[in-house]
Amino acid sequence: MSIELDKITIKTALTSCLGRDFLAFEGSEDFVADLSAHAEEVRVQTGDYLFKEDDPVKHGYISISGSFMLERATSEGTRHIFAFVFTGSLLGFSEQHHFTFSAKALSESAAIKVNMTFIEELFDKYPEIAKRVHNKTNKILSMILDQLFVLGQKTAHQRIAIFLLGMLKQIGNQQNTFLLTMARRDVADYVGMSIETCSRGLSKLSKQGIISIKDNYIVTVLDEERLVEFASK
Amino acid sequence: MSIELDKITIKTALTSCLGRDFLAFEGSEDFVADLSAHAEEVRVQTGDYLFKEDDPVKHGYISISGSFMLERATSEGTRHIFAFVFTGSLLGFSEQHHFTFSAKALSESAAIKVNMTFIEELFDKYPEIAKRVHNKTNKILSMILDQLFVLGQKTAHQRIAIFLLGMLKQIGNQQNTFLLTMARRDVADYVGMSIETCSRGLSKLSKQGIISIKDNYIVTVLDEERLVEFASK
DNA sequence: CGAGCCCTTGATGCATTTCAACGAATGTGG
DNA sequence: CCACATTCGTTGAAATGCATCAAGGGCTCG
Repeated sequence: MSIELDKITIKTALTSCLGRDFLAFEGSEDFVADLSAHAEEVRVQTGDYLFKEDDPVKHGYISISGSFMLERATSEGTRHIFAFVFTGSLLGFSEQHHFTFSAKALSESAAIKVNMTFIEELFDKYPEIAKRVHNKTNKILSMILDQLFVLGQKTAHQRIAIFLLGMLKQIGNQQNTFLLTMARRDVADYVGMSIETCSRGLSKLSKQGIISIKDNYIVTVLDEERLVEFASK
Repeated sequence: MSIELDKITIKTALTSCLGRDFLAFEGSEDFVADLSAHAEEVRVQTGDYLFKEDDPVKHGYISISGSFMLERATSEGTRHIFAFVFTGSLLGFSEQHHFTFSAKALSESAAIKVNMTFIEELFDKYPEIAKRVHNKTNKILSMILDQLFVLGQKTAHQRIAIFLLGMLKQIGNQQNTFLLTMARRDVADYVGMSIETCSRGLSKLSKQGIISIKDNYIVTVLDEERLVEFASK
């Protein structure tokens, strides 16, 4: 059971979790050695689960490639999607006994898997790491607050526009085209509306020339300014 | 600048944040002395703010009495309420530069106020405390996820029922009557609907004999089972 | 007593869900 | 290689739910 810390995907993920200089604090070499010896890389096929709701939390995970969606089932058989996560997100690092949501792979994905009791040991041994993970947790909390805010907004079109702006932000400033890795149904369950309303919202944005959609999943934002405007009314 | 750790309100709040035995770990006496020397008790009148959105984060807060609501303004002049917090919640403990929401007192309230740089020092000096705060953060995260889930639900009645069940859970298993400290408008902004819809929802539950409301703010849950049912359809 | 605030209730119009139909893309078995 | 079934996205029409507008009652405070 070990991982290769030289892999670029793993380095990128850890940098995102622990900060750019996570290899440079005092004692970091020991930490790296410890981690690579005790962590394990798991691969998940499209549509399969990294873990499921109500599973006991035996491991923490760090996503290193592909993408996952975090979902919770409702009592009526529908579901809600909390988040789409990409590289470098922490999953299950809380001290809860059971997961309160599932992580489903949207594409062929991979994650690092670390035993929870070992994580505790790492935190005790390397307070610097505990601190950085704590920071990351706070960032995640802040992202979830933003999403909470979005869902509090009343109109559906607004929420779709904000969703698209979020995707844009995630890929960085350079590009304005991105691939939606998730199905319409997933987007709808994320922003809290029916598939049809979601589809209509996207169509409307298309017709107005604010975005263009190719092959159902390739979205180009043509007029970000108007999209922002659309998001706030 | 100091607080009296003997005060029952403060003890209760700290117990909620740091765990029942926070006075019993190794070095805890020093920690308690440090904290009480550097913390400050602040009182906030009903309707006043403990801190406001966009304020620089100079201090962290722990609520010790009364209740606060955490709100964020929207671009259209409306607002969204993230949470109602009672005793023992951490506020502003993240490493963000500015608050992304305001904390408004719903009743005469109080909080402990600690300088952020001093908090950092405390964390470095007492890893055990850092760990416990981290745990508490994870719990808060989990609560926010639950709220996210609620807002993802489509019907208004559902959300109101879930809100009431949340209030019930908060006061413990013993009672089935509680005082709503917040106005209808606040509840509405919390569950994401208009005041009128909120009012109608409560009326409907009343008429069906599932709850009863006295003097507008005193709610008694008469039939929890049917309330749960109501919440899931 | 009157002013102001909050909650409730009714009426109306709009937004969204639901039901239904269709085309495109994909996969299956003959 | 071709019917056929299946899945997914889109669009239309109808029904429903919610926001908005408007009015009235209860309460508090001056």
